[in-house]
Amino acid sequence: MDAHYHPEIIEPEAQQHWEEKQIFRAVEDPARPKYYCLSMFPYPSGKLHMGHVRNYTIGDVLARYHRMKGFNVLQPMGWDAFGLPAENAAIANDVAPAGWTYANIDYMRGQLKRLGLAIDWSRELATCKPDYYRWEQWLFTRLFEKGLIYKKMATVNWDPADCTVLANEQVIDGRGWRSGALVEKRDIPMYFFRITAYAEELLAELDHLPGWPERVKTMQRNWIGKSFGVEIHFPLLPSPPGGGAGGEGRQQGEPGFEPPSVLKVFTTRADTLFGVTYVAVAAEHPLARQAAEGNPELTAFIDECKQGSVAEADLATMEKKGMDTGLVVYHPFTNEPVPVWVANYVLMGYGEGAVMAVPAHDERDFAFAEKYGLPVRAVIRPEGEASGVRRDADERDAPHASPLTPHLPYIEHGVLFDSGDFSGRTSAEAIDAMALVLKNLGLGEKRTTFRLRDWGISRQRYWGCPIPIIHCPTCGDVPVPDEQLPVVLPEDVKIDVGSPIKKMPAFYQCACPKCGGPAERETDTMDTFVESSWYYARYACPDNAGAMLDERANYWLPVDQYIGGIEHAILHLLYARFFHKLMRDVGLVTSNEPFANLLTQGMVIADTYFREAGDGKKQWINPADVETKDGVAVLKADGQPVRVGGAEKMSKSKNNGVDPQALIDQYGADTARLFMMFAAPPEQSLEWSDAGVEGANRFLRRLWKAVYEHVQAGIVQAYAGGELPPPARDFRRQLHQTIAKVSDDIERRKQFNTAIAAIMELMNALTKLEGADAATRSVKQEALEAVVLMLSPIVPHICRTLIKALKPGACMVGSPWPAADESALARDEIELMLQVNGKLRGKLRVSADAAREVIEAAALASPEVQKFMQGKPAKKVVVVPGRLVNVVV
RNA sequence: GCCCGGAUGGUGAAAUCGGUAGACACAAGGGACUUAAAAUCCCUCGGCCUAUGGCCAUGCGGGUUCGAUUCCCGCUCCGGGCACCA
Repeated sequence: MDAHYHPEIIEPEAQQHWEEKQIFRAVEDPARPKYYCLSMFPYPSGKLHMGHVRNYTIGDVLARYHRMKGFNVLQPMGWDAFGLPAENAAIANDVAPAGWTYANIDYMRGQLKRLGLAIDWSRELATCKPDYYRWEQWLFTRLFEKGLIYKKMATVNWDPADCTVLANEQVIDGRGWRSGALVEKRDIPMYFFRITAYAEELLAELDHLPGWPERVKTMQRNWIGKSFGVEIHFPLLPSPPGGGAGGEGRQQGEPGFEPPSVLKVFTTRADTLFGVTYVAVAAEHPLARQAAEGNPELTAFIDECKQGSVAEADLATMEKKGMDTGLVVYHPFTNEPVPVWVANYVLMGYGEGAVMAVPAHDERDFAFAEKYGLPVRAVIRPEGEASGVRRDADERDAPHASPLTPHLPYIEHGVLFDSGDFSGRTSAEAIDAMALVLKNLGLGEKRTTFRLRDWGISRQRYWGCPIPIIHCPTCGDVPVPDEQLPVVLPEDVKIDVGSPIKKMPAFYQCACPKCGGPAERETDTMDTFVESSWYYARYACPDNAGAMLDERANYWLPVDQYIGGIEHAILHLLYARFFHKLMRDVGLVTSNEPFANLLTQGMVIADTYFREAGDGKKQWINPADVETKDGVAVLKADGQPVRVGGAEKMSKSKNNGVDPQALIDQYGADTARLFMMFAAPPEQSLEWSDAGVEGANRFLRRLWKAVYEHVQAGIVQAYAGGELPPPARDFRRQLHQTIAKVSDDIERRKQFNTAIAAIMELMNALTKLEGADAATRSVKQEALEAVVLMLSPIVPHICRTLIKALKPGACMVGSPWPAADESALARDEIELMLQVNGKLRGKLRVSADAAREVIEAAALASPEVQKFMQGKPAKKVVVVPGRLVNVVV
């Protein structure tokens, strides 16, 4: 054994050994419990960043720990290889997206191997390879035939200068990122996955995922957004005298030409129906179009509504604008006319594209009514409040919000007033009663709705999985037959504005599989979320050329531990859950959910820096190229200041990813892994700083030295029983407490930082433990063996060398996890905290089995307590066993 | 704007079920060793005061409790997501 720690020698040695002996190759074995440990696969952006190191180290620690616990472990790796950045890089560097992607994969694979991860590389996959995406196309055609995929119009961001569709990320302040042109909304046909058909199950199954973080389940529940409400129809014509619903009996025209006889809205607050003072429709609503005919002002307003991006955050934060259409609809109960407004905040894609507005009881409606001078009519008061208070003449039917109505808008549930026969009922009662009456009138009914929308997967981009559909002028949309799959994406292309396959007749010209006539292939590609929705299953059988999945998938699935960034809490994780159910329902898997346990790692964030180019565009500068001089951030290259954009998650688009390579080159993979795990608990977000790396490296050197010195003095049998000198006995108690704590920290709490801290404490105690007698040395041997094994999932390379030195012939990856010896944990005496009125005043040593009365008496008699009682009698004495005594005076 | 998180010394953090606030580290300061440097080892290290003691202190303001970093209510700031970044 070398006297000094040389990671540059032992790390490549260990990695070469693991690779040559195929140590981490996973083989199905029904005789052993399996543990499928999966970290979210990376997008091959070019280089690893610290977020990857964190993600894959966490996964590796858990995989190696479970291997030591006797599980048959699978830890695979692959590449989420399709996506937008490859096209951007292709334009910037004049290369093909495929070549750029494969080069990045090669480089990043090398970086991952350099981290020493216990991965079964034989299962590696890349989503941009035809042997992967052909099965995605295969499943697509099945789902298309089952009606779970359909085509409809959808709104996208349109750059009128470049004539391209833009991703939300490519819209900056309402303008296209390249052209700078004002972005417009445009409707185009797209394919949709009918995820709403699974909304109920996706919601209900969240209650059966105890291994998922509560916050992720909450986010998904809110995203699915099941709500119970009422669909209400506002007749377009007043109901005739004597009752009956307006519009009934009128002839329905062809949809799209004749306006409907009622305006439908959906509301969760039907109880506020008597407070409606206007209804608002989306700019694309047929009523709005009808009103705009011959009304240039309204036409101009509707056109204005078309500007801007489709991103919900933009829609929600933009200024609320509206215009009166001049049309009215009639209140289903009072038959009063209600004005119809067009409003930019109402979206055609949600519900019916129309909302009833109750300014008195809704924040947004209230702001809108104030802005445009619309009436505010209060109809709900807090429960338990005297009705007279809200029924003052001043406040009832207040034409506007005013100092007289300071409580408005009142958005809580309550009791109705000024609501006809419904007055006096609670909100909940009124909703049921109103729904019943509306149903009898034929003007509405109770409805359950979901916020979740169907998943549009068409992308007008090149670098993605081709949608396997052929458009035939006579047969319509025909799925590509199995024997013609895969539809291969041509890789040797040149990229400029727009997708090259849309200009490639050799790609899109084809024969209709049904009638044989000339037809055209779909040139849109799929959303890259589709690939990442089922890769976890394909890892079970990546080599199967004849089927998407086979029985091996049911051996490994569900994933026992999934690890990835919290930023994926909703979209990716929901789509993957949905896909699992799709695959179940076509008979590919037997489980209901893909991921039994989920660990959402906090993001590694870093400062962003930029300079503005002449045209106002931001050029993002990597933090590695920036230094601080006299408190000012400057570019190292030219010493000139750069602008600070705040800390954000490491990403390619903000160029703030910190490459771990320099760290690994300088200190080795073990130091990088140890530091990353020690810096913070995994779920917490972490602002990157390498302050402290030195400390992690110092600990490994100390560990090496401790083992070296012990081995130099001669290795012995680890302690196996017998008398111990008191210091060795106390130390051994700490050792077994530490084993219990570290096991719990890794397995249950997944708090690697405290596990490492406990081992550091133990090592500090070991250094201080004196005595060269045989008994003490056997305890030291026991402790060093345990420490090295406990650290081996975190820092495997150094531990592999150290365990060989401590136990010649030992194999690290084959060694079992150390077990805590219960008998070593026993204590004779314990220390209790003494409090007077909740303040710490002293400490008390008592025997471990002391009775409550004995403890109480000892506490009251202690000088510290006496001093603070100042002769007053004790009102109460609280004894918390094993912890403290609190005397209340 | 809506949904979900977070905030503790100079810094990263710990306190696991309401019971010793600051474990373990980093940085800093002091010392030992050395011709010197590096490395290593030892000590100090939340603030204040009338200092062997005491008071204050876990983003801010309230509340519950014998006792609150932890629970409740109301804020502020920071991060993530918002359906075409992945």
